[in-house]
Amino acid sequence: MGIAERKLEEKQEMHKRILDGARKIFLQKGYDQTSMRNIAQEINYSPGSIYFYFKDKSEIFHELHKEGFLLLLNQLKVLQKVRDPFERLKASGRVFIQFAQENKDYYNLMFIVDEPVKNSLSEGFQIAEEAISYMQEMVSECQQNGKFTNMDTEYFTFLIISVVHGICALFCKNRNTSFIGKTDEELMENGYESFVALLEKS
Amino acid sequence: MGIAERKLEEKQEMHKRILDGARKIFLQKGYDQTSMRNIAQEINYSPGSIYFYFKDKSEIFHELHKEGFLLLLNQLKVLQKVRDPFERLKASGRVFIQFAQENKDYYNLMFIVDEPVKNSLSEGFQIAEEAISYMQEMVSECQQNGKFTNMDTEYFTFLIISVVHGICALFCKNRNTSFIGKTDEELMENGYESFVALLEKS
DNA sequence: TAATAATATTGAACACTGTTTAAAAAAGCA
DNA sequence: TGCTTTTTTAAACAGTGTTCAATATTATTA
Repeated sequence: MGIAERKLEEKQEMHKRILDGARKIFLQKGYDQTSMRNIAQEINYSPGSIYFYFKDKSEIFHELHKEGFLLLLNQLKVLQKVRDPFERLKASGRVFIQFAQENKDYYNLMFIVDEPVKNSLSEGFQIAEEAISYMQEMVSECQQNGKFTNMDTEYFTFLIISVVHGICALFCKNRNTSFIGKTDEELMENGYESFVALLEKS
Repeated sequence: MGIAERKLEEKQEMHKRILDGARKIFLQKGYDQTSMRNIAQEINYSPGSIYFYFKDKSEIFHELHKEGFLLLLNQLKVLQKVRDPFERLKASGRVFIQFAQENKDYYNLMFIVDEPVKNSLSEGFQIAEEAISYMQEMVSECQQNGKFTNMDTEYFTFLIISVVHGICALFCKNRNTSFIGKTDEELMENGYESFVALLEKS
């Protein structure tokens, strides 16, 4: 069955080739400014043929969306070795912010662009839910260690996510230019440390 | 000169009529799904004629963008009577969140959609900058009253804006469905109160 | 090897988009 | 009334996502 195998490989190669071209354009121009004809041109292909490998434009987007989540989760994974849950929690925020800084376009694709993410059953959302439970578990552990007692676990988790996302979302939309004299990175990192200071006093 | 006057009025009326139609579609479908032909059809007009009153689609968007800011600032204005800066600060966040809840589409247009807001000199940004200085002033007052001493004013202001925006942005993108058993409103309000609790302990 | 069947690719077509523009209509003025 | 300015329109242009019949390529079978 050598040929069937090769066929499959060729199909996967084409799949990857399209995805590579799409990634380049998507991360360069964003969702709307990326067209099927653009992608096709990038890899010297015909626009119609892409539909042989992907249902539609949104399916390509989804694969990149998922790619971004895997990248982020991979970077968070190294924090598993941090024993103290509060230290791990604080570090998670820093890693998250760093991810947004280094992967602005992915971050946009993952958390801000909403074109085709409407179906809540998509894989991206599943991963997102897992991430949230992970966060909630971490907060819960902190509470068992005597931190954030008198706080509702769920609401407090939501707050932490909001803080970090808020910091990153403003950055990704270039909305922090109004703070003059400070770079985006300074704002984000020190803004987050202000929050950490609040947590530490709690 | 009665006719010139009437002419001007007629022009303003047409301007308003287009804007009304555009508002309906924009807030219904968002930026990308709104087309000039859609707007024209809504008010029984020809697509091309819109360009007699607006430079392009983005200019229509900008007027609505500004509209949203004026609406928000109007709601914040009632808090001027609150003397204590810390109380005013806390209430501002609540008003902001409430605005996002009640005007989800405006919020999207104002803070999330980024199509034509690229030029930082737009009126929307000017208003945004004013809002930020206003916030910073409030934080500064709090510090003079002995709150948030040992915090950098600018970074701390950035944090507060991030918190509130983060809460609202997640809501506007329907990203909080992952917290089951709690309504969006509960999450937002109680999440914010968790933050207030942190502030109060500081 | 030749004929047939399955797979992969293409370019044209469809209905849509924002925007421009020449022509036509309407209104104001002499 | 004729003339000019303002307003409106439909058609056109170049772009979009997507579909599809025709074609080319490859694999299987006789």
